[in-house]
Amino acid sequence: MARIKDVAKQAGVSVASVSRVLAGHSKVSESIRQRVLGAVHDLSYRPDLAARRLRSRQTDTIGLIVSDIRNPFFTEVSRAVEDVSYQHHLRVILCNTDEDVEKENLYLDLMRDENVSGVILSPTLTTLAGFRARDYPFPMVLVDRCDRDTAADAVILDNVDAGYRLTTHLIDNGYRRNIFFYGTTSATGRQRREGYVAAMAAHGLEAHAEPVRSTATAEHGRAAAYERLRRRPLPDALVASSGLILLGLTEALRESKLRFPDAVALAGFDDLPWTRLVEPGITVISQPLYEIGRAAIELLLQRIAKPDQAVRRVVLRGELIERGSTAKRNGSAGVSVAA
Amino acid sequence: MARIKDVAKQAGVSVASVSRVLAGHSKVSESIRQRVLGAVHDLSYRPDLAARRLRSRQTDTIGLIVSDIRNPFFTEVSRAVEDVSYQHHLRVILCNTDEDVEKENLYLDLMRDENVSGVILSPTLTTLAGFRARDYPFPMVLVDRCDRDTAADAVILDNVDAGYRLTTHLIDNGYRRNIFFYGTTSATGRQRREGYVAAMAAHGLEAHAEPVRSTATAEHGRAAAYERLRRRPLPDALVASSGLILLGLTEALRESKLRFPDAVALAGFDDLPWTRLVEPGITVISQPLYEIGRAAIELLLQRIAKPDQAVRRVVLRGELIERGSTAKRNGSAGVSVAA
DNA sequence: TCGAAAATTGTAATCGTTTACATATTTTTT
DNA sequence: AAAAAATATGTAAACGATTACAATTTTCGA
Repeated sequence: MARIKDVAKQAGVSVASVSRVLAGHSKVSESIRQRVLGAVHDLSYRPDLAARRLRSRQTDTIGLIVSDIRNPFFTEVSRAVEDVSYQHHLRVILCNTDEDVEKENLYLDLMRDENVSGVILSPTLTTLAGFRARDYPFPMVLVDRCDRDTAADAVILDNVDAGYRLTTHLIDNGYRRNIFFYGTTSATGRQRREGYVAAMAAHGLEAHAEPVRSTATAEHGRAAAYERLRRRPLPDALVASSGLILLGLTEALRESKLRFPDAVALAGFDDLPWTRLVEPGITVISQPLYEIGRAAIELLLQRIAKPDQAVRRVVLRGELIERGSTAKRNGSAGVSVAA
Repeated sequence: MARIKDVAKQAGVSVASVSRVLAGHSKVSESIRQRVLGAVHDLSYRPDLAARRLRSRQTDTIGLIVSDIRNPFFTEVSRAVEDVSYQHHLRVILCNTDEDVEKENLYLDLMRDENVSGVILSPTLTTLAGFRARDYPFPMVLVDRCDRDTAADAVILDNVDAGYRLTTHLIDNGYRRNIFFYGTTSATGRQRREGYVAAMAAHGLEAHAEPVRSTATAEHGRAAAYERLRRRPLPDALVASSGLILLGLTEALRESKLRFPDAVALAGFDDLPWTRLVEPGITVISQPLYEIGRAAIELLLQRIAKPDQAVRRVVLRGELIERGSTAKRNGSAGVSVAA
């Protein structure tokens, strides 16, 4: 393995010159540049990153900490993060927390130990409470989850608005007894529920929000919905606060032999491929997933460049995609379909 | 920030002793151990990873190089890899190649520069040709893609067998004019096609395999299928060589207003949640995705421990999950439904 | 043409660990 | 009880870059 001193010797210059040529930021005469580049090529020299990092205190590495990469939301976000990171010659360390605060803290400690350039975090509820990016020794951007008063750069959906619009759409189409299944492990579910509650109240309807313990798996959503669907009267509509819960609700309806929208309507979040394929299509709020990830990494890059600039927030608006699962009821509004 | 020398001073011992206590492998008297641990705690000392790596030449980092993390196959595999890595105190660097050999090479170079402990790679066709793990300066395990004569540890499905069984199932159920849509960008699609061709031949049927350029997106599968579905006579069944292509085929059928299995049957790979939900359910070969990822990282850990042991291969068997999309035809076998 | 300022290049210190080796201590063997 | 072996601890030399500073050369104004 060639070292910088070998390159220097081969090129007949000092190691400092080699370093300067490779760094590219300071002035070096063209003749030295050529000789160094030649030597680098001849010896197939590649700088040792560990040494470089020790001395320069820079790692060109970012951490991506999410609850579960299998959640389609994070899958897409992570892809965007990796894309932009690649373009900027940054490596991405992937971390799954499973909504476990301890695991999350271990990973945040790791980020400090790794001396990463920055972190993109989707925090647990516990960590989000009183969260201040300043408390950490590295730049950090939140994604998907963030409260109004959180002191950190963040990229989120306008969740309250989205919940409100989705619910209003249901009410407008004649569904009144709507049940909202929301994940309790993240701020997102709660905010969307808030919008749901507001929309129901605005129409003088009683809100029924069902907490779903884990957002990480569709199974909990399925179980909760299945339980509810055994009781009578049946609700008019089931609403999910996330793509995974929506999957669970869909499974529960299937399992209960209930067709939507005839027996019970269905709506939720995230325009995943299958929501279009399941007949007659499921109405959803579509989030610009890739955009969210891209905005997050770009916010992070800006924060890295200017550590002291004011906190910024990107709030994106979800798009309501109407499909058959919430088709307009032909009966008069307010009439329940239940036996 | 406390350094190891600060800890040494505080504990009244040498830096070597501090290092030894923290490393834990060599003998240290209990009294020194206690004092060091106390000092470490008092100063909240955390060792500098860059320095440690420079000196020890170990990074405790692995690289995961896949074509696209959004491909559900890799999503699940990566989750398993991350899980096991976490348990072994290893970090995971995530890399997407988009089947681009240049990008793949850049990432493989990066792995060398990072001096990673090992790499899990899902190689492009180009890289797989004549691939030898020995040619790389780090341990490496292949996943999903591997030829019979590839000189590398690998975890794969028995693709030929899976293609054969899936096709045989169709034939047994009365579908004879079966078209196989396979991804050309990976070895996997070709191997599954091989099984398909063999099964067709075994029943004296003519094989019709349609190459789909990119496996990374369902869109290509949709386009290819849509094109075919406009021609007459219609095929008896459409078969996809991957989960993403299957998604595309399903969309094409929907778009063409063709119901399965009545108009055209449908089958493919990967038991993804939606294959169960799309009525009347899609027949698939299920791969043990998480298991594949776990086997890969475990093979890698073993390879890291014993760099010179013989090449090993884990070949898993896919499970045929029969659903409505390939329901037995009631007419006599061989009769086409086409006009 | 000379001297000061600017630009280029080299020397050597430095980043914070691990670890080979030397030294001091304890234990075992005879 | 002395010699030998084993064990514990410390000292200092790596690891391989970057970069402050010194030294040298070039540029340029008067």
